[in-house]
Amino acid sequence: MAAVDLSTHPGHLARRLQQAHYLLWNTMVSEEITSPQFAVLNALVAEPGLDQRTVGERVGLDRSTVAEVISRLGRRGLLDKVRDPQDGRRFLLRLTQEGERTHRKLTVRTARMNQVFLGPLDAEEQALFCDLIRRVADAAEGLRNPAEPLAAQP
Amino acid sequence: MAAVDLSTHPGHLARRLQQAHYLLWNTMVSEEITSPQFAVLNALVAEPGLDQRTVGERVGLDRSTVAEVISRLGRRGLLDKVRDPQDGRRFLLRLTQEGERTHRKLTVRTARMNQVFLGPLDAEEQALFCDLIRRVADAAEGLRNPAEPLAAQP
DNA sequence: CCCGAATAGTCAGGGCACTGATTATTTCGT
DNA sequence: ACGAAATAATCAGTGCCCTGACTATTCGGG
Repeated sequence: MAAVDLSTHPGHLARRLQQAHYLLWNTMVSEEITSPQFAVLNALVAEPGLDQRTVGERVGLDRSTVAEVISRLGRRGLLDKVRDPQDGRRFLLRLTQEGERTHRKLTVRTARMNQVFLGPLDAEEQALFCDLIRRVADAAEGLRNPAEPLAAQP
Repeated sequence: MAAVDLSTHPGHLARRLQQAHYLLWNTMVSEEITSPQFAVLNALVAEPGLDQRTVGERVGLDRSTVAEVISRLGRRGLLDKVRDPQDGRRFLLRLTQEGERTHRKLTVRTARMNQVFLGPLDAEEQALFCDLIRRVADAAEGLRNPAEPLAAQP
């Protein structure tokens, strides 16, 4: 008789929130392209020619996951992967025409979905919602890389 | 040049939030028992003898996922599974002594972790954080089962 | 110049999450 | 009472997510 109320646990809420989002994405945006895949496309629209590691950094995916996502996008013909002639360890990534077209299409649908998703909140609450989540996520991520005491710029 | 700012996309934020939570759970609570597994233990502390489907309903896991989670907990000896003599389709679930002990131990650690996780927010913001997420998640989940217009009780 | 440290990517393995198909059992309607 | 619909659970298949071990390439100091 010592059960806790999970609805006060942020982790549990985070999981439920993501499930809810997954559901909405699937019905309103795409059944083929997932939200993480869209994030990768978006990163490459902003900065064509990034390598895998940096893409992962931009969208918050670790090296293993980003490799899988990129391989799927490559199989679908949405991006190209070529060795960096300057540094043989890297692959440089670039969207294909089809990839850019897909990104444009999904951008519109994603905006609509976000409105529905955040529909239960008024404008002020929506801003707060994003701000609070961002602060919590950033702080927890900060615990990962203790950020060396002094000097950071090369 | 039509990239969007993902930091304003609730779905992206939800994913990052969950990753942050995963990280903290792993370091502060347990490397063996995951957060969804704890949720199942917790549901069975509150209501011993539930069947799989109902456990899934309580903690927000679909039938397939709950089956996997329960099988892992069973392998670890944290719960027992017996056929319902009243209804041969069901399995009734009950924690073992070890399962109850594990739940008690993790409950303490989870509370500590939640404090760290929500640390960046003041008390008022923490309440708001939970409230906003719950409202968004509940609303999106409501879209799933349109809740038939009239009559519900058998 | 050459060896060792750092870095980019891959791979194996475990876990969560969903869908759609299948099986076993119960329940309801005629 | 019997067959059809509903329900509980399983299974196959896909995708995300992490860790730890491994490979290949580059870079830096002696």
